[in-house]
Amino acid sequence: MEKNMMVKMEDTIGDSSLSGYNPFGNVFDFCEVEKSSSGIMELLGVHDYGSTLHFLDIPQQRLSTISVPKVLPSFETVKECNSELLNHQPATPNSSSISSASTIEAVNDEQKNTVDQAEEEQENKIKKLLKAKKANQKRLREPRVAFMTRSEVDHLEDGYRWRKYGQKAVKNSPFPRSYYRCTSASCNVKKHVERSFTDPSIVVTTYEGQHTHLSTVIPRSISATNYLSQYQQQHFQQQQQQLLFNTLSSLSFPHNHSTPSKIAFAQERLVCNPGKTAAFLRDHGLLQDVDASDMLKQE
DNA sequence: CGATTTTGACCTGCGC
DNA sequence: GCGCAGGTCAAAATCG
Repeated sequence: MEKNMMVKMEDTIGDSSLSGYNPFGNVFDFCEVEKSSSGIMELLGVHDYGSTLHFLDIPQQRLSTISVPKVLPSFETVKECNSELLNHQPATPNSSSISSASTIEAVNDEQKNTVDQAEEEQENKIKKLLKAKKANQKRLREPRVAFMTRSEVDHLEDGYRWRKYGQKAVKNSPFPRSYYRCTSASCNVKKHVERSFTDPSIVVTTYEGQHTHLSTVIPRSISATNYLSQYQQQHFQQQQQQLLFNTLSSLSFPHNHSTPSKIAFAQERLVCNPGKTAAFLRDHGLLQDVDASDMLKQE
């Protein structure tokens, strides 16, 4: 797929990669989603997240979301196997082998040995069953979404707090991969971050799971762009304008605005009020909350 | 002193 | 079964 071409999400069913802008005008350097553990190839794998697509908003260096229609049924739950294991009863020691013991002690010893043996056998049986169960029950894995972002900073701000829990060397790469877990209790979202070995200026961030809470970090304001890399600063204004332009082209307008007039409106807005449009974007935060009619009201 | 990072050991899945 | 690579754990170290 040609880089930087305009891409609509719904046009990419079956693709495993995506480059360009989504319908909301956010830049994807690259996006890749694995098959879900159910084996169903999904539209960008995002339906595991309910009806939300997560993406990295490069101009603001944070993770954002947009809503997408839910088109697939929910996943099958893993079949509970080995009911035998669940209904397992301890072995009974009073077997028929005890018949003519000479002393009570001897009987007790024999009983003890039999019990030990039976328990050991049961233990082995349970171990085998557990192993079989584990083998049958393929580990359910959340679908993953990967982003490639040109950045000098390895760990990109995305609105959540993360705790590093591991680091591994990556085969054929001089750069290690770092593993992070969301610090929020009961939230099992993970991500790993590594630098591309083909282009060290690119950071690959892979997210896995769905946050069970709201963002805990206050998003960086636009005035704090000095935090961003030089590359991003250079392209910030351009991206911001593209962002607004595409947003206006995609979102709902009042009925008295036809498609050509939407674009004309956006262009006029960008040319005449660049500062105001920046303020609008800043104030509205996530794009999913943006409604073009709000902009019109602000006129 | 609690939170976070580091790092070696261990676990797991997969291909041969 | 074995080896390899990715992923996770957990104790120790470091940081604020």
